[in-house]
Amino acid sequence: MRPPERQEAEEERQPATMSQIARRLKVSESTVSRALAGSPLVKAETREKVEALARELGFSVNLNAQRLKRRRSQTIEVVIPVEEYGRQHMSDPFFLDMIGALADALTDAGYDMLLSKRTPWAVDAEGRPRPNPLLSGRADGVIIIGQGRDQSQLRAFAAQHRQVVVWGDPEVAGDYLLVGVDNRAGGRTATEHLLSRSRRRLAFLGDPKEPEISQRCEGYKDALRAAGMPVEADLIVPARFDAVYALETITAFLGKADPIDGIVAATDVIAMTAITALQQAGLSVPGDVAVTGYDDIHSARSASPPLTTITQRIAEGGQALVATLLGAIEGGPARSRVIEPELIVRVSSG
Amino acid sequence: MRPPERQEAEEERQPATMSQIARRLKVSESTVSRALAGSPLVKAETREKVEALARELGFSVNLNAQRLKRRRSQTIEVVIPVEEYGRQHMSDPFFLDMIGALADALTDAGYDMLLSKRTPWAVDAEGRPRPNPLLSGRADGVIIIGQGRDQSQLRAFAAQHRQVVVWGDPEVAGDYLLVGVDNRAGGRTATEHLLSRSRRRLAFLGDPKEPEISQRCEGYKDALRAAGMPVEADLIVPARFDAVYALETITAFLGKADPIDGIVAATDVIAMTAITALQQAGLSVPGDVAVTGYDDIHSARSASPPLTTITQRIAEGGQALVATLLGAIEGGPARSRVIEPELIVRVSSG
DNA sequence: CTGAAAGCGCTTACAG
DNA sequence: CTGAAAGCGCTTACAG
Repeated sequence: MRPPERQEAEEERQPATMSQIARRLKVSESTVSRALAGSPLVKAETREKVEALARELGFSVNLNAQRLKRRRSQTIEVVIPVEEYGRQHMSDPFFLDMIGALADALTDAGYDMLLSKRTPWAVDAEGRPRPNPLLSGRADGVIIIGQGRDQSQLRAFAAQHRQVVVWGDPEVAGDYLLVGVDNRAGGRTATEHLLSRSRRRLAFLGDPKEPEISQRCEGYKDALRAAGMPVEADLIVPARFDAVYALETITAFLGKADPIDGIVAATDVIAMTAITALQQAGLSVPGDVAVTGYDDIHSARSASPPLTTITQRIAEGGQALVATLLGAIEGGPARSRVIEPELIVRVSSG
Repeated sequence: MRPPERQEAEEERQPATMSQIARRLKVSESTVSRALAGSPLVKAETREKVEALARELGFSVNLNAQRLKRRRSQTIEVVIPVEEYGRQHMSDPFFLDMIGALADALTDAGYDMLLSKRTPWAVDAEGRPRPNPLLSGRADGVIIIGQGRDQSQLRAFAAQHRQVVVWGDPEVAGDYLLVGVDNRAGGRTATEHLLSRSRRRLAFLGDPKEPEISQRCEGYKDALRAAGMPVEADLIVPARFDAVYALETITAFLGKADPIDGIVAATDVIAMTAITALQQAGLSVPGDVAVTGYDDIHSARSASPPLTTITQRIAEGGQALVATLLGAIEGGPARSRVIEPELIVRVSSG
């Protein structure tokens, strides 16, 4: 048998606790707790002694105890339900921009960010639901990116909990807090822009099964109708989010369809993929075909050619999601928020 | 004054607890706890009664209490220290691919994933350190993506804690667990590939201040020297990670330098940006200039032209990071792991 | 300004 | 197979 000292050294080192600090300083745990929390109740001299020893011992407050007692996790769960998105494998840079914006906003507000690819109502392999993030104290609120194809579960979940905010389309929304852009207006704006550049035969690339894409597609149809032009079903191509798959679809479409001179793409990634397909087919952008994207992801401006797009103001959207959610958590009158889409004209549209 | 019922309805609804279930079923809390944990100790009939009532009440176990008691958070903190990366604003899709891979691996292993842009040793606005994720029970382990320019703090932190794994370069690594590719070999492979395609004047694009990039650049030099060719300092261009900034740098370089016929880019994003700059300058890829990237991000294969690149096997890397970390947490003999880089030949290199 | 006490909601060794 | 008891590490109303 080894000597106990050796054994202890091999064990997990136990972190220091408030009670240890209290004992060594001959004060109560209450005082240590108050001192470390910066309570004005404790004498400056006492606080300094406590802080000094805490630093010396490398003390970190036990967050699980603190959260249990305070009934607050100071954590927000951000859900990117990729299963819902036609298995796009989360590859769209839109998500990265959104994650970055949310991380910044949450950090500034003093919250930790939990990232999940599963919805709170998802069941695990054995068909059991995961612990509800809100009821289990895992998170104080949930941000869900995207409404998904089937909204019934989202609606049911949001009906149970006030601390839920969704990024999605205002028109499609149910009775839950939502931040998002008017996708129909954005789709219409993009289409009108191409029409104003004298493009006459416009395809829409994007899968209308997704609610947000569907709205963008409605905007495309609105603009065509307003211009007195026909809406041709053949020109609506259900390209997937994922560039690798979209490329096949678009290439096939270009081979089959009568020549087009404009493309309204449902996302920037689809737009860039379409440009690749066009160039491979020997067509120039914007010479032969003008292209608009949607999202204004970070790389849109350094694309080749730089992409005309509808900005979703992702940074602003992330801030609004956090502000709305924190409002709901504080119990205040949290309000949904519609962000206006805006056309950013670059080179790809001529 | 309102009647108390109304008041209660306005209050936050308190989640059900094990003690409530126990009381209603006239069993002990211990039994409820065991039943819900699926302990073989409890009689099937009892377990079913408990499970039924738990379901009826919408019971979710209080994770803060559970974690406090078990001294396990079942959570891993993933750190993407963007401040370190020359302020690249986390815009490189490499991060999204890595985040996705880590999320999958952690979910499969039953862990939650906390995402942070701040290192564990970062201080807040007031200069106070955040609670240490490991000592505070916030996380059972930390995964840090990238070694950063200044490794001293990383080394100090890792020296204090076994439950830390870093994604980075094996050559540069200190005494900590690491998963990463041999960047020098990768840089050399890419360069040799262009030389084998009869390219003779090759530029390297990427900022060697970053340790991983520096190694890729060493590989570039190795290959040139091995081919008996000169290493020209002017052909090493410290392009930033961020495409928007990189574009300026690269365009300026193309305007100044003697003609080149090949580019070894330090990342896929830099490669795609270089292609944009080349095309804007009226040069064709790969006709006039052959280009290789690095990372094999998701969009490399649908780029225009599809990008020849060095794959980092990001999905495999994410799994290895998680496997290594969980090994360290279990206390087993966790081992660092080197992933072999591999050349993926597509169109951009001719 | 400080302390004693209660309690947040679990888990688990111990006893039966 | 079940229960009583202790305790994880905090916070905070209450009393002084």
